[in-house]
This record gives sequence, structure tokens and C-alpha cells, in this order.
Amino acid sequence: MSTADATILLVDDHSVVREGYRSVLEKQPGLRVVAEASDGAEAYRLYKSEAPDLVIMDLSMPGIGGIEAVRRIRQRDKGAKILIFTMHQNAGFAVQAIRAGARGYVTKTSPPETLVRAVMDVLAGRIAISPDIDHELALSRLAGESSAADVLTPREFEVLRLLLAERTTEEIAETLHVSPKTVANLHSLIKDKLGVGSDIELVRLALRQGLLTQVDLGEA
Amino acid sequence: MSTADATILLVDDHSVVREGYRSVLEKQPGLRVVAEASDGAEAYRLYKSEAPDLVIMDLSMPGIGGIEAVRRIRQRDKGAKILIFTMHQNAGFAVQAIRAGARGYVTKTSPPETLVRAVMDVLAGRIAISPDIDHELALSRLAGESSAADVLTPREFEVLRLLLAERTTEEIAETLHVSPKTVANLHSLIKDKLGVGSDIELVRLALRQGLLTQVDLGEA
DNA sequence: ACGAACGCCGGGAAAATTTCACGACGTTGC
DNA sequence: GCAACGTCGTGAAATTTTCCCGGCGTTCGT
Repeated sequence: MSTADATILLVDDHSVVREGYRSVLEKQPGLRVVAEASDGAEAYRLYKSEAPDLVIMDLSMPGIGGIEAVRRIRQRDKGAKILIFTMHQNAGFAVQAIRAGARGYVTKTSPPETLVRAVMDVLAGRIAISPDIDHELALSRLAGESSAADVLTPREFEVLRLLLAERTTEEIAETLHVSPKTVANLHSLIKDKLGVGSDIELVRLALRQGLLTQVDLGEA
Repeated sequence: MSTADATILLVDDHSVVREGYRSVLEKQPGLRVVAEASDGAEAYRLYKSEAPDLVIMDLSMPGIGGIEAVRRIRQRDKGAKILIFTMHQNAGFAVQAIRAGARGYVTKTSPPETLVRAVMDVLAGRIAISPDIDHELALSRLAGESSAADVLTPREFEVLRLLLAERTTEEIAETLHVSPKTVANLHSLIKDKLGVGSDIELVRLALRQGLLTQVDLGEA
């Protein structure tokens, strides 16, 4: 393989799924998978040490999620090329990911060609969005639809995600390395921005917008 | 390849993910992937036409889900061997799947060896459960698996229902003709009885137990 | 280059809520 | 009849939420 091969870092918490990416990508000449990570923190570490040309990242992962990982990597390296590859066929997530600095968003239901095409596009400096998400975005645009993703800043959105996923304010503060006070302030601000008065309404809103899927309810 | 190869049908709505299964499985001698489906209905059709020795199936898919597909296949063929391979690390789902007739339940976070091992076990007629799910099941068994419905008194249950449906403590107090303070007391007691620390967890618990359905969320 | 605007972080203090301890009342059941 | 329990409520303490504030860094328009 040539020294001009584009190097790739895969990030997904399912090893068999990474095997799938790898299998598809390595059939393409000019691409080389050089590292794999199973969560956001590991992704950040490997990005620093490997400096890959492209990161392909899932969104839902334990600990710091994909959005936060994108934010951190881009904060360190403004030119980083990150392609989101996820099961979430949700325009709100796509908006957040792109805002955080991702250069592409492709759903896992897409055929392998779409993924390969997107990888090439992002490597060439273009933004890549899979057709189904294009459609979602078009629909939400047409509907006027002010979603959570539109009114919240990336940080707020990340905190919202963790509020829905984790347990206590303290735990969230720790994963984000900020003070519990900050999380509490953000929590309050989020409810204000979304126009809900209670946490219960907040969860209902998140459910309606597909931010929390019924199957994503975690352990018993 | 020998005619004694075990034939496999893969069912998952993510093509790149199927590529992962295939890559892992075909490294094993004696296994042969003979068909792929991307939803439950297609899985059923292909099961009938291909009569594979084993089906590896995801749970969350468009249209009829994995559980329903298992049920249909088993209804047609009581000896069908179906292994669930899913992201849902949830004991409840595992119980449902096994009850429906699946012979194994492995999470996608498991290493490839675990999947291969489970495939072999199921082909040999054994039930295969991945270690993390074993653990979940053990925990829920130990916890005595208390559902909201049986630890709460009728009044508490009613208040819970209203908490999920209405907006404020005051509104609930009015519909019940009691003081807001009483509602707050009950609210607190309910969280205590159900062992949750926050309203967010409370909603998640309610969702898991089917107390709040997605359709009940009002308008978009 | 500069100021304005905004996102992000968190302290302090007031306001509101949650939690706890306690008692009253009625019903059920042994 | 009396013990156990569900229901309702008060008051006070503990905790959380909310609001207001300033500091810091980045982006953006002029």
C-alpha cells in the first residue's frame, strides 16, 4: 500500500460492528484503518497519538458521547475530519453533530456504497449527508419545527443527552469535568429554553423529538 | 466447502453491520452465511425458502420487530434455532426474546469470540446467553423485580399516572381535591418506593413498564 | 484591530421544592 | 377492639432550582 493512503480511526462501542466498517472500507484502495476506539475518551486519546486523516464515529457510546468527542477533537485540531456513522435517523442529532464540527452524517441503514462515498467526500473536504437525513432535514425545515437541537447550544445539548441517560447531576459533572453547579445551571437553562416546567415534561419532549428512544432506556 | 456446513441467515437492518457478522462468522470453518434480510418480514420469507440451520437476528428493525419475527418463525417451525444479537443490554428484552422462542441472546458489545461461541452453542442445541445479560438477569432476580403496579397503593399509582400525564403539582392536587402538599408528599414517597432518585428516572421506569406509551405524548 | 455578541464556567443568595417527622382519621381484618 | 395500613395534612429542615452576576475565550462584522 502506498504511503499516500488515507488513515482512518474507527470509533464504535460494538466490536463486531467495527469489523463491518473495516471490511467495507478496506476493500477500497487508498483507505487504511489504523486504529479503533470503543468510547469517546479513547477516541480522543487515539486521535492525538495517531493523527488520522479521518475519524468515523458512532454517536451513542458509554461515557462521553460522540458529540462531545467531536467537540474535543475539533477544539484541539480545527482541521479534523470527522464523519458520524450512526443508527439515529434523526435530523436533530445531525444538526448537533455538524454544529459540533463533524463533516458528515451517515446512518447505519445506508448501503455500504453510501458510507464509502461519504468517506471520500469528507476526505476531499466536502460535507457528506446521507439521503435519508437530507430528507429528514428537509421535512423538519418545511414544518417550521423548532426542535431542541435548534435552540440549544452544543454543550447544552450534550448535557441534555446526559440528563436523559445518566443518573445524578454529580455523575454528569464528573464525566464532563465541570462543577455540579454548572450542570445544575445548564439543566435549568435547558428547561427554560425548551419551555418546560419540569423534568417530566423534559423527558416527554425528548421522547417526542426522538432524542430518547424507547429501547434506549438502559438497564432494569 | 462440505455439505455439512451449517447454513446461516443474517437479519439486521444495517448492511454494514451485517458485513461485520459475515466477516467474523466466515472465519469459522463449518459456518456459511446463505442469506441476509433487513427486516422481520423479509427474514420470515427467507427462512421459509432457505430453511437455514440458524438465524442470527437483531431486535430493533423497521416494521415487525425481532421478537415478532421470532414468534412467527417458531410458529412455523418449532425446531428453528434463532440467536438474538442486539445492542440492547436489557434483561427484560432477553426474557421476552427467549419466551418468544429464541435460543440465545448476545449483546453487540460482546467480543467476536462470544458471538462465535454462542453460535456454536445454539447449533449444538444449547441455550446461549452472553455474560452481561446473565448478570442483568441475576440482578433483576435478586432485586425481586418489583413492578410499579404491585409496590404502590392505588392512590400512589393514580398520582404517578397523573404525574406522567399532567403538568404541575397544583393541577394534580386540584383534580384529586387534595392539598398540593399531599401530592408532593406522595410524589416523594413514590420515588422512594420505586427506588429512583429523580423524576427523569421515574419517567424512564414508567416507560419500561409500559405505564406511559409513546403515543401518549401528545402532539409533535 | 477592535468592540460586540455569544458560548461556557461557576459563585452567591433568594426562592422553591423535596424530604422527614409527626399526628389525625377511617377502614380492614384478625 | 386494636393493630396495621392507607390517606391526608402540617411544620421545619435539607436540598435543589432559579436568578443574577462576573470572568474568560472565540467569532464576527466593521
